[in-house]
Amino acid sequence: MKMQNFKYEGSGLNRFFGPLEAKIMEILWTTPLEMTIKDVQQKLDKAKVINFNTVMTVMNRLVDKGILQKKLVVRSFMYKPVVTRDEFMETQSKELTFDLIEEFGSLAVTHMVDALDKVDPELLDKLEQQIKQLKKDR
Amino acid sequence: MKMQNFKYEGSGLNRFFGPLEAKIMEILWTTPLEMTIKDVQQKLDKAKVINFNTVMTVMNRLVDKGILQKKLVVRSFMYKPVVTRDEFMETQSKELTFDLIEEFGSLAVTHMVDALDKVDPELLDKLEQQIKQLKKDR
DNA sequence: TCCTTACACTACAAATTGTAGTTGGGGGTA
DNA sequence: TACCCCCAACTACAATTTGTAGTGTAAGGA
Repeated sequence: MKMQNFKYEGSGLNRFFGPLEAKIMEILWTTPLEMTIKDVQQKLDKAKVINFNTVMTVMNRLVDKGILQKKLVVRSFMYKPVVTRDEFMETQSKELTFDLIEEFGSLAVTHMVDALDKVDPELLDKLEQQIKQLKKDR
Repeated sequence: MKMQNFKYEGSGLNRFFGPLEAKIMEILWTTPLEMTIKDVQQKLDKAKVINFNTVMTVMNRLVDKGILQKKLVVRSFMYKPVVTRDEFMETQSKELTFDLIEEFGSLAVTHMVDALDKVDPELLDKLEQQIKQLKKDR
């Protein structure tokens, strides 16, 4: 269930998935229960109904990619994400952070402080604490 | 000349470009002069010669994307990157760092220290300095 | 005038993603 | 029992991206 890309465009799940895939994952991750294709289909934009087969195809591709799992229950399949949304975000942020540092090293560090300051200055303190913590632990 | 994706796979320019594109950019960026298609073609793997038209198509697509510029000189076009490799890396690292922080916030911060420690511990000091610097400036 | 050279145009394949039609099996209902 | 409906599987097609390469064409030199 290795992601391929981190997209520059979009936000949230759209960074990792296609638009329809993202909507589907959003639904699966904000519903505590396993869901059938029909369940998901009905939760998608009521304005523009999406064909049942379309939803099925996309969901089964997500299964193929190891992102969803399906289980036969009585007459229909129940789908649910293999990992929780938190686990997913955790994995992605870890992966990307490492890749970023590996790829850009000091260049990334240079922008890091700037980015933190602009997006959420409190994170600067958090980062500072973590550095101190690490140094103490050694 | 907006990049689309940052790929999890590969390294260096392969994170941003297809394999042939990456090789071509590598050549263009490590040669101080403007080059013709033929120049580039001859610098690509001598083992497996790549068709002139193939190189031309890919290079012209890079022009369309705003990554290369071409200029008619006498009878043939000269190609060169629109920005230097350093500028490119600078832009990408900035963009990605911001996106990472925007998207993951404190989650990214948590992994940051870990990543720096594993990849290049000296960057930890650098980061610490930069935080101090910023705080002083305000 | 003819040929070489280099560019333009066109096309195709594989992969990804969105879209949807057709088929078929299995179970419930008349 | 006969039939129908639901849902899953299979198939297909379009657009996009990237790699690949053939054909057409124009311009300059021999």
